[in-house]
Amino acid sequence: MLEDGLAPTKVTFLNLLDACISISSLEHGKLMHACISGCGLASDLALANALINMYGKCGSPEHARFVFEKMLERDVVSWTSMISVCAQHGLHKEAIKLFEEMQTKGVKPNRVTVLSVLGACASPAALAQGKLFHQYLVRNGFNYDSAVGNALINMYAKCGSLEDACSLFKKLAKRDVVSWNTLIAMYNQHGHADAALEAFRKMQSIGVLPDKITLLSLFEACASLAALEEGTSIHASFFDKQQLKLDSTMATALLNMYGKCGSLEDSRCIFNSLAERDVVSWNSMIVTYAQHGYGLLGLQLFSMMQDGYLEPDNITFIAVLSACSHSGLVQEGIHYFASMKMYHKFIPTMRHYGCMVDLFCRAGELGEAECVITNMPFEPDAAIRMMLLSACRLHGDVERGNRAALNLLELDPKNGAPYLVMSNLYAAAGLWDKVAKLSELMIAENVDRQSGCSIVYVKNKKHVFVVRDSFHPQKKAIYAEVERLSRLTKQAGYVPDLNLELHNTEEEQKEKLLLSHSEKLAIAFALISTPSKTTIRIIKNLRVCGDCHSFLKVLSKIVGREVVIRDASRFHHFKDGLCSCGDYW
DNA sequence: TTAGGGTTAG
Repeated sequence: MLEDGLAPTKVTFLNLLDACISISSLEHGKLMHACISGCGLASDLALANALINMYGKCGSPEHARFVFEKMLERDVVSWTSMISVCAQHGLHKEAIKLFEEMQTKGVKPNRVTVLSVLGACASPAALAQGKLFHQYLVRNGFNYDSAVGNALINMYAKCGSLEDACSLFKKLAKRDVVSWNTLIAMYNQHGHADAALEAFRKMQSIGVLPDKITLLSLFEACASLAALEEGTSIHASFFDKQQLKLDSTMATALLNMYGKCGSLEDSRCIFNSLAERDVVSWNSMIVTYAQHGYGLLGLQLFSMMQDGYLEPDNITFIAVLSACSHSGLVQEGIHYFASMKMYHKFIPTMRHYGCMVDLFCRAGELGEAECVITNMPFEPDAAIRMMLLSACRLHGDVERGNRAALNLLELDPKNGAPYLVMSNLYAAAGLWDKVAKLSELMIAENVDRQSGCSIVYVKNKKHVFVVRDSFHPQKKAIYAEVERLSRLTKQAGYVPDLNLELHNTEEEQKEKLLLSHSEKLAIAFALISTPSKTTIRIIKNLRVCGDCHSFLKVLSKIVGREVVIRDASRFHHFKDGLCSCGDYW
């Protein structure tokens, strides 16, 4: 256009700024800004507003502010755009300040303005401001607007005030699909995936049709519950029959759902069917391979992604490093961590260091793991310290374990997990007096204990088992099946690992306790309740126990079933006497 | 030209 001697107009620049936003390129945006000034169009109100918006969306609130400050005249769109930029970057105090300032300058806010302010207040730190703003909205009659009502619910949800969000939802005069989506997303974000699915059923029962965003949230809920049947059924009913288009975002949610529900095949099938893959879909597929123990396939995918000239982002490296750590690829992990810094110029985040700690912990290189923790440029969080402590337990390192546990208790004295792991570590080392002391301390400190449980779905109904479970209506048949399986597996070579039963009791008693672990009760129940040859899927809230792991390997062979366990950190596929983790976890 | 709900992570 320039070569042809045609001068760009205001409309040309508006379109070009849009293009900068869609490729999220701050550099191109700055270039456009320079051209606009060069053409003498810098004082145009619409262009200045569009520049503020572009800078906000391209990640530079400072440049947006600069343009805003330089403006000779500002309309309601200018103020709203600047407030919206603050909202996008978590600057809630600035957003409120701008909102007050615009009114002193005599500019009247409209519904878009108040929606932007509500967006800025949607974070836990902004709850107090949000509540005050809510009062302003009521005083000025904005709360009758249905979008404002929904944004208010979202604000309370994001601030962690679920009660306020729910009570507002109940009071809404008209609940549209966005209201329901806000509620469902809130349940997901706060770990209540069951409630999210329940809300969806209610929404359907009163005839509100789901849209694309509803479905994305539902797949997320099914993923976190590992509810394969429900997820598959939602997939089938909304995509095959109603022909909703499967774009990259939706496909990613689906491939993630199948992966988290233990079906690697379905996950890969969705990935293969994608016409266009973005970095998020590649990341998800690599993570799925990592979690299922196929680290090398994950790395292969990473190299294919680069062959296609797609730039990895920082999450790609988390995926790649976790592929290494789950498969014992220590040298590869060290290599990718270095190349990420050197060639890709990424500054590692706490999560990247977390992956490195995990890599060394799983490999039993506890000294290296501790070294990463000591030398990283962050104060290690509880999750990283817990990785080290769990690894000390796994490798019987009492001294280092003591250190890690003390650090953890400093961070959160009420957390029961470090006490339990230490207690197991002492028990495995035969230090029964220390086990007893710890137990007294736990009672005195009144710590929160998280007990282990295993979940299995039969005909879409959830069955939860705990160790020595006595609640299940079919408990008699389940314990009889466990006894039968114990005899069969022992004949086939399973040797109970009495070192993993951490009570100071007689051997025979220990074996009995081992047999009542929640994993074994869940598998026994699944075997007597499902058709032969079908795959059994179990979800465990903690990591799978070593004895249950060797039991399940033998069992998968003698009963001719594939058993998939999702534990707190990965998947185990048991088939024909082997596990996909190759006994490395 | 500004706007309410959503996908990947140790």
